[in-house]
Amino acid sequence: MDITPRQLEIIEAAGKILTASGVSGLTIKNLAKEMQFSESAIYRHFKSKEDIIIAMLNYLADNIDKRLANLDSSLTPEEKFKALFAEQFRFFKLNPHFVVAVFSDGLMEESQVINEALLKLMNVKIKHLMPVIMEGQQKGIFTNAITTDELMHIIMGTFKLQMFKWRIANFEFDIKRSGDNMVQSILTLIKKA
Amino acid sequence: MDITPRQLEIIEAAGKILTASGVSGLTIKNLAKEMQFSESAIYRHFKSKEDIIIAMLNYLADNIDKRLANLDSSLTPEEKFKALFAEQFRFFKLNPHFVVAVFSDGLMEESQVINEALLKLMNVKIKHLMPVIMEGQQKGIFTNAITTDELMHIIMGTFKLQMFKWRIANFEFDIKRSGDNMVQSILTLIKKA
DNA sequence: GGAGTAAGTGAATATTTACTAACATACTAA
DNA sequence: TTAGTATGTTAGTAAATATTCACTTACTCC
Repeated sequence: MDITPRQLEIIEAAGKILTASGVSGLTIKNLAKEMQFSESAIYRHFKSKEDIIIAMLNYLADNIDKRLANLDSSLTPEEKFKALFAEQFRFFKLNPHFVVAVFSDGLMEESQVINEALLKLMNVKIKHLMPVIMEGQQKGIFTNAITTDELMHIIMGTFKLQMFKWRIANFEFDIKRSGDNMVQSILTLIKKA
Repeated sequence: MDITPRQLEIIEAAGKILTASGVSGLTIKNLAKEMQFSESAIYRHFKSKEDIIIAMLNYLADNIDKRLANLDSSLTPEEKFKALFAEQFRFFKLNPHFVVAVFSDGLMEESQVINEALLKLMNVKIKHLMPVIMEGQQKGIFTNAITTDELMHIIMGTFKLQMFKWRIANFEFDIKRSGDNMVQSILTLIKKA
């Protein structure tokens, strides 16, 4: 499960290519060019193209998991909610070349194993967000008019669309600002009157 | 811009393949097999693969536009909101093989022209939903705590995610029921207390 | 100094891709 | 009847694909 520095370089190159030219552009040839090496050199570090994608998704899942794990637990649900998304937007602003991999679903159906890795990635986020929402509802800060699952769905959908829009705008607007704005809108909506 | 019956058959076959095997499965060979004729016969009806995808997206855009255009204008915003989504869910329940094409973004970045067709399709939906939301806000039925654009974003994101979930569940749950549920959740959230 | 290894190369592989050319047949209109 | 058009076929094409091969370097460790 551990990753060598060279493997990480390749993963980042793959992310860049995905962003620049989409799924169809992610070929071994392009990857080798980006790495400034021959195509066969890739196979010194990964045994297949699928392996590269899987490694990328797993790396991202680990990464997100770690980053979201150290949220100050003394915060209020509303503050946690904000902090959680702020952390997400901060990461992707720093590493926009991973947005396509995570949010575009473009990798879906490339292979069964990739599908599973993608779903796992999705679940990591749910794992962290869910308890925040529940706590907020229990404390009567967030609305109880709809269920936790329904709230989760609305929040996740809104977030996913936000990242999608950023990507098709070629990352040209400030995701931190419009992300914070989005978070504020949602909070306004789900907070108890 | 008009489409022959045979072209429509091909478009539907393409939708089926997209659903069954994803973007990478949509090849001329598979398309010909699905149509039960030779690969070259495809080129009697479309001049390129890209043309097929574009035709499919345009057909869908036209279709949605027409279906949403005859909404009874005497309805209340809330009723219109419900009717609009009900119509969408009804259509896709009848034609699930178009879900992948419309909601998965998998076609994104295949080509510039396809990108534009996809965005056009997205805008058709916005065109119809936007005035409903605005009317509801003006009449004080929907909340004015956040802007129309912010509301639109949340609704679109939630809807998109709903369709995405349906697809990765292999269309095995009742989209009408869970869609109605989703609409109800959103309405609860955006209605003025 | 020699053995082992990590990381590179260039050439070749079989397969798949979108697309084309040449030819066949049936229906339709003059 | 005959010319044209629509729609199909078989048999190709060149380019791109992921992967493998035998081989070279360069570095480390005993």
